[in-house]
Amino acid sequence: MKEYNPHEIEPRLQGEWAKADLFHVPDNDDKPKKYILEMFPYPSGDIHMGHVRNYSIGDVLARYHRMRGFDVLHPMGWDAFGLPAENAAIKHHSHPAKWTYANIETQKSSFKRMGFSYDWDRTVVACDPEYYRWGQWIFEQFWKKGLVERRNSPVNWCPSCKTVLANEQVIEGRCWRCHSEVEKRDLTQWYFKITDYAQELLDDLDQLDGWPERVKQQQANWIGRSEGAEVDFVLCDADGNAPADPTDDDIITVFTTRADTLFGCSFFVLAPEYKGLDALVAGTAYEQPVKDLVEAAKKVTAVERAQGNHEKHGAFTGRYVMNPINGQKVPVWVADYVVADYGTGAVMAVPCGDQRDFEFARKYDLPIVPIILGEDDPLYDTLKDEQNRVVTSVDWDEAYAAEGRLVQSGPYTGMVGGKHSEGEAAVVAALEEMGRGRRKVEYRLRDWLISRQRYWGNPIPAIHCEHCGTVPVPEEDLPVMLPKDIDLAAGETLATHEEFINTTCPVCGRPAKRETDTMDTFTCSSWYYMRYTDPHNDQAPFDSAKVNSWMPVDQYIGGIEHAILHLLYSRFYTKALRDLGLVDFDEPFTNLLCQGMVKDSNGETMSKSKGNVIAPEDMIAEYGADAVRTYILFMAPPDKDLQWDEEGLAGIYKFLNRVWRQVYDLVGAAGEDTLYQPANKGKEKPADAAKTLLRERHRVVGKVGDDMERDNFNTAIAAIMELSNAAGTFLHVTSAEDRAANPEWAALARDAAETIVKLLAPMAPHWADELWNTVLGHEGFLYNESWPTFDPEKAKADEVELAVQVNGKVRARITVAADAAEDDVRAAALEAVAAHTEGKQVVKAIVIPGRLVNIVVK
RNA sequence: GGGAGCGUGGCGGAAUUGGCAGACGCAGCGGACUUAAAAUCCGCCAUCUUCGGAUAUGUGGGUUCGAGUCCCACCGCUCCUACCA
Repeated sequence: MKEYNPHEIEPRLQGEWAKADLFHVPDNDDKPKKYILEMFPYPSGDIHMGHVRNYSIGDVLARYHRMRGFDVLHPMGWDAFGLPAENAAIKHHSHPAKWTYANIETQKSSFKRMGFSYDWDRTVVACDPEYYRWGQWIFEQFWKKGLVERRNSPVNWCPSCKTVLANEQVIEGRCWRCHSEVEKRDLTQWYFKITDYAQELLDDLDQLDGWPERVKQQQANWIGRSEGAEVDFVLCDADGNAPADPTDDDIITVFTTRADTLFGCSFFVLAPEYKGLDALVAGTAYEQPVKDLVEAAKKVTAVERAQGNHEKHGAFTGRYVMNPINGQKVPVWVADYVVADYGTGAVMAVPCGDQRDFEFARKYDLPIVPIILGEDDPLYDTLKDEQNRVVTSVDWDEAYAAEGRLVQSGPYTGMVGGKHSEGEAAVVAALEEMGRGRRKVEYRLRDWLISRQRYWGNPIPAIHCEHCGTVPVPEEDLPVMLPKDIDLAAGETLATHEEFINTTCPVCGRPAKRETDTMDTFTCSSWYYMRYTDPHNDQAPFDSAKVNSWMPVDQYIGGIEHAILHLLYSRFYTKALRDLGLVDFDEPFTNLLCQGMVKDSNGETMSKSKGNVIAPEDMIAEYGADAVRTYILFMAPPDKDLQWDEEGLAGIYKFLNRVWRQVYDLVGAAGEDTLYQPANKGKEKPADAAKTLLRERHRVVGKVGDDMERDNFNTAIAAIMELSNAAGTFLHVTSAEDRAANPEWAALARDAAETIVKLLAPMAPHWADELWNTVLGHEGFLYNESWPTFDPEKAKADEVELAVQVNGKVRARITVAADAAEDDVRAAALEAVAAHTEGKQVVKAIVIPGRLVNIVVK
């Protein structure tokens, strides 16, 4: 018998697979397709355990579906643009490309060492001009379609990364990458109008049955659809006189979901960044205090705001507006708790019903008019029929935000108030009638800010011409190449690179300047999965027929950290490309699996600073890639966090070893090395063990198939262990001679061996191929073999043990034929528990076939 | 503040539509083999027990013949998100 030696067989088989070009994927033909995709990695060094888990899951699915008879597309590439490469280049006085490509080579060899079945001919590297050329081309198609805008507005600026960030990249006020506090700046930047797709991105979440609920929920929350109304307030003087025929300049509009509370509006608040604020206070005594407030507000960081209990600050503008619903004059304040880029940047303040307004009113001694009350409120009886404003202060500690009855609210008094309430509908209808309001849907989703002030990214293909404005680079001139001669360590950037900047205008031919911003790296990852279907196309990003035949991705696997960012952007790209007529599907990823993290044995995240990182290469060196793959799938369900336990890994290594030897025994090739001396003491009869093995062989094939379809790799492996245990028992109670002499047993044993090897092939492919060739005597690789079939009839036991319960407590066990009639089972059960039912009345006996009988007595 | 999820032996976890809780594995304990150890093989392994049983899936209720699973309340933990009007 040959010893199991992963260190010898794994590299050898990897070589054989490569030589045979085993994982080459031609364009798919008439066979059904499966597109199995793992999120491509950022080449930041060698791979870590998180990668091993992610890609082991994908590889098992790819190999399984391949054996199941699908044409499987299983590609790999690199998300190769990004800031870490620039930082490394600065540190080492080198070029980002050097660091990036070196890391790609390292990771690629690690992937090969893991035995992953990628078609390396389809590799997509985001920083290759052959790829980013088409990223620029898509940008220009979006531009033509009106999905690109360049505008000046307040943006998030990361002082450490020295670039702007998209909204999605600011987490609790900090940069998603370096965790520095983000600042607000007014800058002219490039945007993708993802908000044009807000409603569809929300609606189509319903189609994504194969996505985790929490991911869909997070996206829905991020899109943040809110139904309400816009209400126009007209500027008026201190006596409450408003122009009879106000112009747009006289009107300030607010968005509200609670128009029902309009009678409780006792002041009005503008965001510090509100456009037109300067004009309102210019030349008045209020100008300086307002300016001071605006300056102070700029210093409040988003992180402080995120703490939640940040104290509100405001200043009176000296101006008033008229409440359209009751003609009352309301003072206009400016305050730092109103955000400029949601709604209109102005809010009507109703302190009795909104906690923020409440706190502000308390601080600045503004009226709190109770206009919505719970029926158990002490004020309710006094005010329930009061249409006029008679009470303008309350002794509450907080605002009343729940549903209630409207009071002091003119004709609406007595109506139910709340979100989407009767009162809200009535007030909006009245506003519409008077032309001072209209229904409005707001989204929290902002347009995607895609420009970055960094070198190592895809250049935005635009040219700024004094005469023609900002124009696209002609398609035939794409790609705009990143200049290679740049010294980042010396502080050079694209904006200082004269040779790059200076060009001619493609429209008028006069000297012009190139755009020096690059695109957000998330633009690269928004369509790479489409490029895999046609990676070498130099006429288009991809051929529509090819992309439509493989897409959408059947199973996408990656980290939950992309629940919003990458997955939302990819959905947007897909819809935009569809509307450009380039693809014919609506959603990119049919099924999504978010794998859990790999933690250390104490449940801590692995990190270099903690010094608790388990390096995949060390584990492979000790136990081999097959054991690492199988272990990482066995120890936890794929979507749960996994605590690394090296003893568990050693256990899987022993399991592979044990089954390795078992296969030799099952086919009668073990000879003197057999582990299974007959040991009949207290054992099953050989014939029973054979029967059990046959049943397990069929049951387990069915179970493993079901488990694979549901991503339950851990229970699939457990089931294979059960089959191996049944084979072990059979080997123990029979001798090699018995098995050789009995053709039925010999066939059973060989079938069991081949079945186990095939079932484990997706997890432990080198181990399986080696046994398949050398012990089982087959040519070729299991990647090309078909998955074992099973007979459900043979998976059934002919006798079953049932628990007999009396009033829900197990009192006896009976063994009956699997196909026994219900009446016979009931009779046998009653007899078995006669002692417990004596003297009592049997009310009924519930028979659950194959499970139990419950006898209810009084 | 808003949203989502999770609580099962010493540990990781299993229980597919409500049907024998603890599959499978790790650790531990005992045995075989060995001069010995490792490896390997076999067996035991929720808790208490007067050996009849009793108690057990975070806590307390409820629905049901039957609840880890469904409903309500509470406790604890994790993740996401946030002055979004």
